[in-house]
Amino acid sequence: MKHRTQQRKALVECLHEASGPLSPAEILWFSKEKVPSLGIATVYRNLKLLVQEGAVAELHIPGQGSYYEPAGMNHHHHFQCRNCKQIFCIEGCPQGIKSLTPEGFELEDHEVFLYGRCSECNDYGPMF
Amino acid sequence: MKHRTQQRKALVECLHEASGPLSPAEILWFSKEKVPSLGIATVYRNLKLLVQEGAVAELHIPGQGSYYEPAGMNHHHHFQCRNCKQIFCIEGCPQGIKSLTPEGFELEDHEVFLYGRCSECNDYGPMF
DNA sequence: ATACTTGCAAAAGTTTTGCAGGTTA
DNA sequence: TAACCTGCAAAACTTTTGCAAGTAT
Repeated sequence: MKHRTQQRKALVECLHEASGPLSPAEILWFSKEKVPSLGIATVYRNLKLLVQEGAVAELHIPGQGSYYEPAGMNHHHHFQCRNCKQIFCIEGCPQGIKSLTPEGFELEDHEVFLYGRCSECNDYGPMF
Repeated sequence: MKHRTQQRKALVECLHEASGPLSPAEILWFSKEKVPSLGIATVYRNLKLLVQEGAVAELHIPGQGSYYEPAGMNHHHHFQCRNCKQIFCIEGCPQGIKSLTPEGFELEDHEVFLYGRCSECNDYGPMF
């Protein structure tokens, strides 16, 4: 049987408190506030475990490795600001994805990723 | 001024001959047939350079790092078979992507990635 | 007490960099 | 010749693993 360790609880809390998906390094950083002894290996081990259990969803940010968010959110996609690099969850889903699937292929899943500028960075212009 | 080295030419040829996007390791493997002395560092350096120049497009395969394909292809997306792991280019683009963009955000670009089973793997069932 | 977990350090995998020597224009 | 490139080996990262010690049930 699985144990409810402080480390595991801290990771899950962090993901729930975050405003968007987090990288393993970010998760370590934030979780250390709750469990200062936490090591990166434990972060990776628990993320893998939580993803297998279905408690956490893994998200692949193009060019930046894996990010994680709590599972069970409504189906959604992501937007990354090219200026501040922040990742936002966006509602909805484009139409006609199924019809892109080639003849004889079977569609199981999809990911959509948008890039651009968030409203803050639009307001204030480039920071560099 | 940039030099037209055999190594650089070999990389570009490989990408054009390939049936889909290639990883750096695959590019090394295929390019070595043309320039046996080729090293992986040169592959990475040239890919970066070619992407900057706009001659090659970088593609982020979720969970598998960067892949590369010749630039200048029509706008398209990709489908990966979960059984044989092969990546296919697919035509077309879902509608309504622009309307997903949140208020005040500016959309510059997007990637769509489909997962499922290709027709070959559908025909013959799982290989394991 | 037992099974499960952790942190550390080492290992493995991937991408980048420094440099002496080689190539292109 | 001058500018640019290459291959090698070392360095920098990221992710995984082995293990002795610690924690949850």
